[in-house]
Amino acid sequence: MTKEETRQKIIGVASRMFRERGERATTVPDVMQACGLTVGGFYKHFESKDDLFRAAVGDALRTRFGRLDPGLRGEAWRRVVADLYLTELHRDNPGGGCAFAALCGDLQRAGEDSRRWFQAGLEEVVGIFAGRMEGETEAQRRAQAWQFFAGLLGGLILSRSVADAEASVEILEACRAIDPSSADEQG
Amino acid sequence: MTKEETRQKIIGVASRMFRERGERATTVPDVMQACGLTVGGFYKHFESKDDLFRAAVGDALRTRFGRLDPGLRGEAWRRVVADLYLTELHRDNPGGGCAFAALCGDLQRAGEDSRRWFQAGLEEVVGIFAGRMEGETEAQRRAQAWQFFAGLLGGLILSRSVADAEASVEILEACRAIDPSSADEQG
DNA sequence: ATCGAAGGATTATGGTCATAATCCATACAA
DNA sequence: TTGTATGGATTATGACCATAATCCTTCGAT
Repeated sequence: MTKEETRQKIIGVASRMFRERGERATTVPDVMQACGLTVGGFYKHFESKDDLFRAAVGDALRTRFGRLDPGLRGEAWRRVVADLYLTELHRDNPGGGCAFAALCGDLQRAGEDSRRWFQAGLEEVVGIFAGRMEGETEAQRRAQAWQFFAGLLGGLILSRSVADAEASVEILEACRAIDPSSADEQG
Repeated sequence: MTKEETRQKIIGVASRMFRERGERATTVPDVMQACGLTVGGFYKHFESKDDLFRAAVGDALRTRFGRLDPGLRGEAWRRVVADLYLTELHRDNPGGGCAFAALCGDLQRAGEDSRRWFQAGLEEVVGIFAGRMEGETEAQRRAQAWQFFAGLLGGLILSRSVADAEASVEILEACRAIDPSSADEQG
């Protein structure tokens, strides 16, 4: 295994573990052990745990929604994306799912540098989303994209935060119907 | 200071600190020191740190949106609430703001017991929200309430997660226009 | 066959944490 | 005045963490 392969393996394992447990509950020894390695070698690959966090999250932030049928636009596209995002499968697999939803607590509190790094990933997602919207101006399309993404994110987070299975499904179903207000009501 | 007063003081300080720093970054020594007390006495008031977390978050979850003018309903009410919730002031004061938004990471990963406890607070909020909606059936009003709350939550979280001030304001403004789809498109 | 680099392992280090056992000072009861 | 309960302080305890220094082993180059 080359050094680069080892590095990628650490990033992959950490990316999943960070999403499952959160930043502070994920320890360097845990990550390395899950890789079949020991703590000692870690700092040959990363400057610090924070360095690993940035690498792992940056990797996980790139969602694949861009791949959908380019013909889909507006509400039809949103329905497809919402039906992919707000599922029980996604809800129950934070480790393989949306990094924003899984790490929202840590991202909010990350330092300025890290937030700037993560923002690049966010912008990428919103750019893709805006490209599917049908507003007249670019500003309107971006606004719709933010609205839509916020609804998805909030819905998934809420569905993961309740203990009752029925309530959780109620939330998922309710939020799948979210749709940005087509009438733009502000200046 | 009576024992109960001390207990309430600890809860109040912890409630703020949890929201500012998150669960794991808030330590028992820190909380007690901020109260002008020492670690030792802590376990005279709470069984464990987790016990304190439940008490503090349960306290913070009760939002005060119920107090608004009872005449406000539907879109007019939503506009008022969104204008209160999606502000730079709220964004920059997690310690005094919405506990769901601040602790979304920890709530998602909390144990079954804790999540059940928090769910009671969530149900309270959604009940209040649903009471302001204009859907025909109770199920529709609840669905609108979840949608609306998810949009608020996601918007605030996103606005806190980006480093760039302009982007943050863009998100707040975009999400203030969120409105549940009035046409119910699912079964 | 020998050497040297370097990836990874062992082992330290200094700190902090949650929790607990014990101690002290005050205040109220007898 | 003496005794006792208790809220809070001191001080342990055992675990774990991020990081670092040092060591070992493998492997490609000579």
